[in-house]
Amino acid sequence: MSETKQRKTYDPTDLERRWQERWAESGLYKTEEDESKPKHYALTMLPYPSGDLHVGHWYPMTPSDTRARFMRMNGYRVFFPIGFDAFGLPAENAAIQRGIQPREWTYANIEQMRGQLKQMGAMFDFDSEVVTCDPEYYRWNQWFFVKFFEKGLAYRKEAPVDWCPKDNTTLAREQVVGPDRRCERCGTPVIKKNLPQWLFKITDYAEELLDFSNIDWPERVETLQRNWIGRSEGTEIRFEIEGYGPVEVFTTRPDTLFGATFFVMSPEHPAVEKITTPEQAEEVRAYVERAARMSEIDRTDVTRDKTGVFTGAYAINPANREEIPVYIADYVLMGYGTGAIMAVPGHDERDFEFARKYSIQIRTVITPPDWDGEALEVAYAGEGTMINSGKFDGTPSTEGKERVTAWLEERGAGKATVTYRLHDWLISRQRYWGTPIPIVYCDECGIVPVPEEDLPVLLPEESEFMPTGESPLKLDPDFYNTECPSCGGPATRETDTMDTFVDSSWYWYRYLSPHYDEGPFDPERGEKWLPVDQYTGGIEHAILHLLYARFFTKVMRDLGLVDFDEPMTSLRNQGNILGPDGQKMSKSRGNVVNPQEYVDRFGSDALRGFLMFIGPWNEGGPWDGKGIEGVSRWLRRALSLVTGGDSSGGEADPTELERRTNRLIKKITEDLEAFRFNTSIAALMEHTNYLLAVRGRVGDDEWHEALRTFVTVLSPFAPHHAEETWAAMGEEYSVHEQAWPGYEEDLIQAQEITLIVQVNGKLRDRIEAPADISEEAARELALSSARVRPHLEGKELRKSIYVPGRLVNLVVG
RNA sequence: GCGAGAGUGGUGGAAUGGUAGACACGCUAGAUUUAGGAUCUAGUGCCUCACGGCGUGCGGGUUCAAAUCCCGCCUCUCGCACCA
Repeated sequence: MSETKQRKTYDPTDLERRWQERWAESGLYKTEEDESKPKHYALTMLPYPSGDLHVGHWYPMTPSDTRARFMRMNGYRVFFPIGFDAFGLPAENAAIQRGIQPREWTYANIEQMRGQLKQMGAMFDFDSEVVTCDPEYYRWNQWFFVKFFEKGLAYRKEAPVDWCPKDNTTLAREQVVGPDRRCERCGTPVIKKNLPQWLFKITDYAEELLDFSNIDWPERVETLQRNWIGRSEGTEIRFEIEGYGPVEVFTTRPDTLFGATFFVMSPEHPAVEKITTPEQAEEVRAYVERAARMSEIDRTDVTRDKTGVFTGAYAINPANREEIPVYIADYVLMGYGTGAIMAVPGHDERDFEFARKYSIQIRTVITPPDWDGEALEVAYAGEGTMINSGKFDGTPSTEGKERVTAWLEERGAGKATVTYRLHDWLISRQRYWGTPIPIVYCDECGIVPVPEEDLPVLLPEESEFMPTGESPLKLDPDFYNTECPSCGGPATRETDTMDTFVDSSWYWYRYLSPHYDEGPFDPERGEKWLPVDQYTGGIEHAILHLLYARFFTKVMRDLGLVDFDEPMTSLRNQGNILGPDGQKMSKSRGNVVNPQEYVDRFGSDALRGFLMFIGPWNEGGPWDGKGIEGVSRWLRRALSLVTGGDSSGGEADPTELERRTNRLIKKITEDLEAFRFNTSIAALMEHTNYLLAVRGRVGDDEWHEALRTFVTVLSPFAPHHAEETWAAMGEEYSVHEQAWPGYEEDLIQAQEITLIVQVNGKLRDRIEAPADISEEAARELALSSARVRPHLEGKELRKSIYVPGRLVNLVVG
């Protein structure tokens, strides 16, 4: 076939459509259930049905597909499902704009995206698809809620919550981002509001969530989660406040207790009002009000001057019975520790600054190295020897921590304790488009969970969903008014819905049996497939979704639903695919790349290949529309290995063909094991170039065998083009049912090598030599090189270094 | 401020102690074509006519040999941030 004809007949979209139809007809990607094979549950994060699939979906999903295909070819039965994370704010916002129901918008998008997902040519098992806004799915969100409630893991509390004034909803702490505390979704500064809220008691699992020893997750994710959980070991110390009672503080430095010269409470501390003396009341009230009004931006500005107000009260330092003044100051946060601190200005920077400003005594109780005995000019937060600390004088501060704590424990004035930064997970949302919380409020019976057999509590089909700050469901009397499941009397329903992160905390269990109605998943299916072997998705979910996912699995274990501790054995994150300008893709920047136009022009294999080729997968990078053309050219050339003409020249070396084929298998195998897609594609391109150069110059059998192997290892990357080439070779359908080829290390070794000759470490010559050349022979060869000799002139050969099969370095001087 | 990651041609990147720049994009020249933003061939780190020299953010060190290891610094990205 001539190049001209080949060019004209190349139509990647037609080629790909043909094979997608054939795959669907033949059920090629139906999940393998043969239990004689080892299982591999490959999971990619499920998309939100925002309308169209964008490159931000292709980037994580198609390499994950390549990896899943690789595992399948390696003899695993692979489960690779997909679904839609379909509840949430964007549906409401879009619905408000268009005047339609969120449900309508969502399902239309799902329909659209399902078709686009199929265009990827991935081996997704669409039979297990899950849509989280289906009652069939969210019924089990509610079931979990009830189970959590029964176990005391779901509780209701009046609490100041982070509130987004634009989206009119509560946010989880994790959804508030940045130093100026903005809404993760819309960027609006968040405010505080008091509401009764439902929370999940994730803090019960804080300690266990710190243990990553049995999972292979990126260190970065572990670190993020560890920092988020924020475990801190210290001592809780009880200070008596005169005329009030005991108030506890938390400190990691009990060894500095004798240096506590004042005491600070957060302005929100419940004791503040009661301890304030009448003389100070006015000033204190003004400060508390100012703190409450102050925006979070100002409140958390680290560079701001410390401010505070004396309450008139005094606390007794339990170590030395000293009376110390009690202040309130906004640098002490109600949300961490006990909301009160013992202030040790000598050894804490913040306390130092405060003490300087309000002329409070600064006492040195830990000696800095080479201390001259003079008053400290800056706080010394390091370790040293305890002084001015009564019977502990002379004790190293490192030992002092334990000894002071033990001493306090003996006297009932304190105890060793652990504090976490992690807070319970606030799941209530005052929105329509989410899972209704299955709780009924009865005047007689109080808080009553909806019985299991009455689930699901259906989200009303047609509702007023405009955000008013109130839960929209409160405006729907048919929903709101109900009877108490316990006494049958009139009652009202909880009208808040759940955070959508609840939906995504267990969805991979539902994939196993999406229509099972006796539990969240069929335990038999679980036995066969759980846990997830390989999870892939964005690093941005490091602390939200991935922490909740682990939490849910641990609760499920304690409910007896599963017998393992971690949901996903291995996790890999891809980086972000950026716009052509190197900025994050966003509609407002106008740099969003629509994959459809590239699929239409170059086909899905080219887009897949380009996204894998662009750079290391875990790093992401900017989109380059030109770059995809190179990948498209390569695919066309790969196809022409079968359909094109021969290259010119004499006989090619068949051993070289074998050697390079084995080397390719090894390279791709190792790269795919390690998620290095970019270097795989480079190796495939290089090999294609080589094959084109020797086509028609080796024996037919050898050529055919080499081509078979090439197409086989190509198939996970470019499934359509590999299938087309395979068919053109006259091979039996389908290349995707081939076993992954093995390789022989011996065959990779070349007979001839290029011996590198260096003089004093500088490259001077390259000489062809047998691979097994001896050190002596290699040295002789090097010394006799015409390019090397001038560099040896008049110098003495001190020694020579020989790296077998690689190089000789002559050291002269 | 703390923590993590990164810095290599015009561009994306490759090489984790042993030939720096694989593989691509782009560019240059040529071939083919009515034409092309198609395809093919050759070239392409910088300086130099050449011999050769220089070259992986900067400065030092270890080594026969450093992009790679060590020390100090600079820059960028991300995360956390008054966490007691």
